[in-house]
Amino acid sequence: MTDAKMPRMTRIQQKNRDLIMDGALNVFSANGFRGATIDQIARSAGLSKPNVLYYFSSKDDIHRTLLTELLDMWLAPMQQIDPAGDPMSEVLGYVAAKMRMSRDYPRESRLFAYEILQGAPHLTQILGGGLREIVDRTVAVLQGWMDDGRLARTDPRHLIFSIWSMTQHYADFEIQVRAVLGRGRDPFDEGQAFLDQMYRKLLTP
Amino acid sequence: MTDAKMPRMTRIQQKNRDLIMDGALNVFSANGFRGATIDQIARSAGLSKPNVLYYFSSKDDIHRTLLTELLDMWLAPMQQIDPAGDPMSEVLGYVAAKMRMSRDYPRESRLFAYEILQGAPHLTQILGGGLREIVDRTVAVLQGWMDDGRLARTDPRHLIFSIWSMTQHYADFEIQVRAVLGRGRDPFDEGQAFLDQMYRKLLTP
DNA sequence: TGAATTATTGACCAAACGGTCAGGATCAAG
DNA sequence: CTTGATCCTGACCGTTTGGTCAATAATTCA
Repeated sequence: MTDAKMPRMTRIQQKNRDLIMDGALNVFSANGFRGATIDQIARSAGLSKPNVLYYFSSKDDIHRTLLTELLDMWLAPMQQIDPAGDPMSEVLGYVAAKMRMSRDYPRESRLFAYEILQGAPHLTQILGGGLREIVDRTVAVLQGWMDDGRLARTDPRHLIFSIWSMTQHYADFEIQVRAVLGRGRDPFDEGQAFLDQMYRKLLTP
Repeated sequence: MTDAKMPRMTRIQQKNRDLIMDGALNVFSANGFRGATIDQIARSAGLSKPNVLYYFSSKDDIHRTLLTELLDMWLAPMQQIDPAGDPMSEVLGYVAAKMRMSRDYPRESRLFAYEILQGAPHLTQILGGGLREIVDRTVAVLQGWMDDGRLARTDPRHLIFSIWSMTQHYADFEIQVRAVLGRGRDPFDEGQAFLDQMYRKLLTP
């Protein structure tokens, strides 16, 4: 149950694949796909370039594998919204979770930002398929809460867009945020407080 | 007053520089700096590569010139907030203006998005200098309105971040937005309505 | 231990790319 | 028309980059 493919992957494979994924995350999230080189990834992973290509068949392969491996983790917070919970707590909890992800996993946020900006050449199936279903399920929950009068009415899909854009903004555009705020301030703490106030006002029936 | 440098720029120079800037905007906004090639820019402009390099000394030069030429236009809406106007109308007008920019100038939005994601290597001076002053001026206006009880209290800087992130989200991540919404819907119209409602609730004293 | 499998690397290749340059075409002005 | 300045291009160069490969090292397991 923990790992069905254990016999198919040696310890060395496991370790080096992990190293490569981490190095690739460093480089891709900092430079985008075209701006990243296999050499940089190899260096960041502490391996040689041919050795990296021993584990992955191409730069494209590394990128695609990285995206698919991280996608579930990236979408997890939305799936943890509990239809049986208190509406306001659930939404604010989701916002807080996304904000924590921006603070703790900015590399992942930028990785996906680059990919979507680019036109999502490696995510088209997921965009049109899985993602939409996940969103639709959450939309149904939100709509139910609004129909029951437990949340103020608003467009659930655009509500989700607003949460995505504002929370990820603090990771993707962190440089700009810090430049505007100046030193000695914590963008994430302040942003969290702002978003809490904002969504409370918007969603209180 | 209209153009002090007219004798310094022939008609051919004027026309070709414009063509190159437009081609560069196409290519940079679609692929980012590293993903763009001078050949692509030349093709998009309808010129040969050496001819492009006759007008600009390097790819970097093209990029830097493009950014500086567009920056003023990009920041203009914020500077048009009228301190003497009605607070709510001014803020909602700014939001609507930013939303119109996302719809009408998505290339510019993506160009800046790439640049900030990258760490703003060509905009560091502007980020630390001009931008901060412009924001500070707007913050002072907003703060004054809040102090006068004409707007509900909230952090003005994070309010600005929220406007930037949500409006630009519809341009930068348009593919994702359309994938989630499905066909036959207008993301910009709907987004505009959502933001109007949201900021009205947030800012009504 | 020894054979077989797995892991690693230096050297190399072809394509793509940023940029140069000598020379020719075009244009403006007298 | 002539002349000088501006404009344009094919051919070329050095570097970077994605990817290959033959040879070697390390590991596994009977």
